[in-house]
Amino acid sequence: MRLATWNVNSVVARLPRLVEWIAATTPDVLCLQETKIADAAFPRAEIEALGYELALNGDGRWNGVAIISRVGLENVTRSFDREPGFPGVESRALSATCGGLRVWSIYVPNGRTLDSEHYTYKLEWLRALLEALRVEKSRAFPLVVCGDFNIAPADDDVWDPAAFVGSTHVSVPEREAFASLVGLGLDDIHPRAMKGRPFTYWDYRAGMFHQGNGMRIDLVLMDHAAAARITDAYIDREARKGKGPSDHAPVVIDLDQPAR
DNA sequence: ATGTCGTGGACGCCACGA
Repeated sequence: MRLATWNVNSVVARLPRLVEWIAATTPDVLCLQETKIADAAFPRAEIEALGYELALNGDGRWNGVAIISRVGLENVTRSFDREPGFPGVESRALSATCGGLRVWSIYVPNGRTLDSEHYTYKLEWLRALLEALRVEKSRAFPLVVCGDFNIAPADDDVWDPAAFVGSTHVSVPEREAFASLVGLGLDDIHPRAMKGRPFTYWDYRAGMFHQGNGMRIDLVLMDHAAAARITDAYIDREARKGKGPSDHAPVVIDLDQPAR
């Protein structure tokens, strides 16, 4: 079974590359973030033509998450219990049962700056997520949480820790919130890099990708039992290259678990 | 690092978010 997650930074802008990537990579389940489109406008037909079912949680210009699956898509849940909003609940979380796994696609608030109300919102959102996942962890299917966490869990997850002093994504409260998620009994899967360091995001500006100045913020958390069945995990940096890429690369996880 | 993208308004650039 092949599972993947990708912040596409607009599903419309990325559609040609997304379709090409799905056809070439053939994930069984793919979590998407920053689709930036209302559900009614989502390019469903292009994805269905590749043999996938879709679950969507998008409300327009910002945010937006999706799960596409060719191994079943059941018990779809948008948002989660007591999800905070800004001020209203945004399109940042979606879960479904696919091929015997309980799969979440999440887009954690960015936080902007440490003194921003968006940072407070980010921490509150992560606290609520922890409680929702605590419940979800106790259910029947192995849990997999995929998405853009907007957190670099360790200093190794940014190209230069000194450049991040005083920034979001690396602060102690954010890292503690992430550690609490792992503390539920999940593994932070570390995919291999195809080249260079195992980053998943490189800013469009200033030639950051070319210089290797990236971050590992697109993460996969997985039940120990499921993680034990991983045969390969990699970051597809090829998808960050060329014309019209997202600023994030997909993370791909292969499991020997048969879809059921 | 602040160098680029994405969106949508009412455009033909700007504001905003990342």
